[in-house]
Amino acid sequence: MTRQAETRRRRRAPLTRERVLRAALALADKGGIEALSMRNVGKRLGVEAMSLYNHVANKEDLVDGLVEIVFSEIEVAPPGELEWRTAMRQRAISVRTALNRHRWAVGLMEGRLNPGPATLRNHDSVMGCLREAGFPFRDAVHAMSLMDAYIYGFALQEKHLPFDEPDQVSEVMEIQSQSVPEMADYPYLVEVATEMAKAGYDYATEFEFGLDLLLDGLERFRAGG
Amino acid sequence: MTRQAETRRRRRAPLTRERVLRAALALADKGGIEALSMRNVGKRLGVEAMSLYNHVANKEDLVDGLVEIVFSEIEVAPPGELEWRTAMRQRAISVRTALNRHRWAVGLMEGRLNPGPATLRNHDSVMGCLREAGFPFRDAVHAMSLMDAYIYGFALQEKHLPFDEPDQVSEVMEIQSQSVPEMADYPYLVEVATEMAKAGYDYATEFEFGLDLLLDGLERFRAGG
DNA sequence: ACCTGAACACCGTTCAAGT
DNA sequence: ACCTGAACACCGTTCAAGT
Repeated sequence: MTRQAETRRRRRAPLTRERVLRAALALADKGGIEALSMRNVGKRLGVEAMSLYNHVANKEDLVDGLVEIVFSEIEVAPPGELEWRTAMRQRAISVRTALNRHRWAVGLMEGRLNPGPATLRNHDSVMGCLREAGFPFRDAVHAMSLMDAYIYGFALQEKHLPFDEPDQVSEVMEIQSQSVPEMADYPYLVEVATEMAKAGYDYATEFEFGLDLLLDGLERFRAGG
Repeated sequence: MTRQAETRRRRRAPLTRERVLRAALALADKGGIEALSMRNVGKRLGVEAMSLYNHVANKEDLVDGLVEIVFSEIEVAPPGELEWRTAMRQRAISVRTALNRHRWAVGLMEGRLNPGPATLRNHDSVMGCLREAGFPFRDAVHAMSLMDAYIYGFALQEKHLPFDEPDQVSEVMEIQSQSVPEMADYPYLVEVATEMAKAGYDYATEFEFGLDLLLDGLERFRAGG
């Protein structure tokens, strides 16, 4: 290919699946899932929405591609390098981190009908880690199901709860209280609101509390420890 | 009011918030969240979509109302009646049951900006149960966060996983395998697929395994037990 | 007081027509 | 081979007009 040809191409890089996915990812990260429309992705690429269908089967396929990118960002320790507990702990934290970077993905990671290689590799290596650590098959399935339920469920709470920073808690609590005039009917929620406003709320700590409780509980099911 | 007036009214019952919510609930239960449009709700009531706005502020408000109904279906034991563990276990199972009845609600239960009384009462009584059972404040918060993360995360998996009945596992696995020609690269997933096809997969058992592990773990944080 | 027709600014997707 | 204009069947929501 001549340099001229390269230059011409770069003036307006040709559409590819890769470029479509990158534009869609940026859009979703910035504006959330409701900003992710075919028309908006097109706009971001200087192209009409219909052009995208040359590189992506439909919107479902586009989201599949995005989820695959998120899975590719999750770190999984190479087999045998770490103790199962450390490896699972690191992976769980890595999933949470990735889902904080891509909040739109919460609720979309599981049950994709067309999982890509990063998705499959991730699941395979979790299962492999547990099996190699001595979990009997059924218990390894239990462990994986339990950890993923917790991780994704926690991410769901974190996505929805209205404050990002610990010190925003008190404002939010006040607004909520105003919209609920009968707050006195819920004494334990009042306690939560006032205590939270005082001491704040740290998601990372909260997440790791539950995570460690799970890992402690799972250890008992491991054979040959 | 005369009997005539009553009859006239019943010929085409007047729109109320209640009737709008009931129609919306039936629609969502039947066709999922994507069937739940203002226009479809209107259609079901023999009315134009715009009429709904006389009884519901907007779609957000409508969904708030639906979530409130789901919370009202969740059973919570009266305070002091049961041991904390039994009460929390029953409530968790009741949440899962309600979310199976209303799959569209998974992912929408948490973080509503306008929680209704059933929602608040539910949260208050969970917190109350834990506090009265002797959990220190911070640990009660941990416990509630942990349990809800697990419950909602499990419901998310259950919603997305493609089979309802244990004996549908093998078909689904086969289809999945066909769409992934390099399945041999994922030996542990192959194990899962073949074992599942043989022995099936029961969600209720799976859910209760994790639930009991959580409750066991939490017991340690309770004072005065 | 409640319902509606028309309108606005959006969706995903198809398809024939252009280059 | 790739891009697009026009079109179709949808969205949520507003508002003036009807009863």
